[in-house]
Amino acid sequence: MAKTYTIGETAEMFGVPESTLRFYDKRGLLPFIERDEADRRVFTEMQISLLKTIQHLKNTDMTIGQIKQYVDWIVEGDATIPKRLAMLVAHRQDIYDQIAMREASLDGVNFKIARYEKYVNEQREKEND
Amino acid sequence: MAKTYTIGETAEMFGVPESTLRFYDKRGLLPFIERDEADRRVFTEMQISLLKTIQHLKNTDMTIGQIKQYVDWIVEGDATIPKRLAMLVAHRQDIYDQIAMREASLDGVNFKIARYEKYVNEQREKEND
DNA sequence: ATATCAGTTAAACCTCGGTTTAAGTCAAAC
DNA sequence: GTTTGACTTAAACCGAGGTTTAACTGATAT
Repeated sequence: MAKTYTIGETAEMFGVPESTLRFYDKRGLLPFIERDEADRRVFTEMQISLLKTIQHLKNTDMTIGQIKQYVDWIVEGDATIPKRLAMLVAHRQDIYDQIAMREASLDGVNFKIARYEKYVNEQREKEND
Repeated sequence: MAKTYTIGETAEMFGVPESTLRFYDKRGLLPFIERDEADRRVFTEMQISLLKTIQHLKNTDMTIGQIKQYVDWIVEGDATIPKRLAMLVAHRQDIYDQIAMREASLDGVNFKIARYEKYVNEQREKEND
């Protein structure tokens, strides 16, 4: 018997409200999810693993729509592996771009910080006259 | 006479629609902006420079509301420099966190890519039997 | 047996960050 | 003098990504 999780346990595990998991399910991000006798969602390792992937994709600004495409391809089976591979390779480039943009903007912010620090230090010196 | 720019020129310069610049103005992100005789916005180096800062902050997911706070402090004068400095230092940490999260998720994506590449290569080998 | 707790649904609601629309003004070109 | 082009406004609209609400079900504890 593989371990399973309730929606509450899963939500806590991922640090999201249960409503978010229900929203993802409604949007088709959690295929193959089963229900118990009382119609409650049963999260298996498969869902947990998929949710981890979904979090990586979300953390890197992939839209729900694109994630759904990826999940739909998983549902279609191994024949879509080349498509999934191409999607992830393209997305990896997006991630590189996101990081590069942030590093560039970080430089701009650091420049401002340096100017403000200089000003603050000069004011402090004047006071200590 | 310092060079000035129309909203159209400024929009093109920053690669955004004019409506975005009007929207920023309405939200208070462009203080000190003047108008010509025909009530058209006149963008000076001051606005251009502020827009560059705004772009850095937006590129690193600072909200319009926070950016407005920063701009309001600029309007208030040099007395708010310590507050601005503190805000930017806190924001710099946010940027570090954003980059770190993306690098972690990049690892996850790369792991998936490696698995898919392995699969694709194995399938290719089978075909070449 | 009844209260509590964890789950269920559909639908309404919300915020954010713009974008679009409609109607108008003004300067320059023809 | 009228058309064209670039600008102006207020207000309506939009898509993304959830969140909240209301009403309900079913299992467990007292």
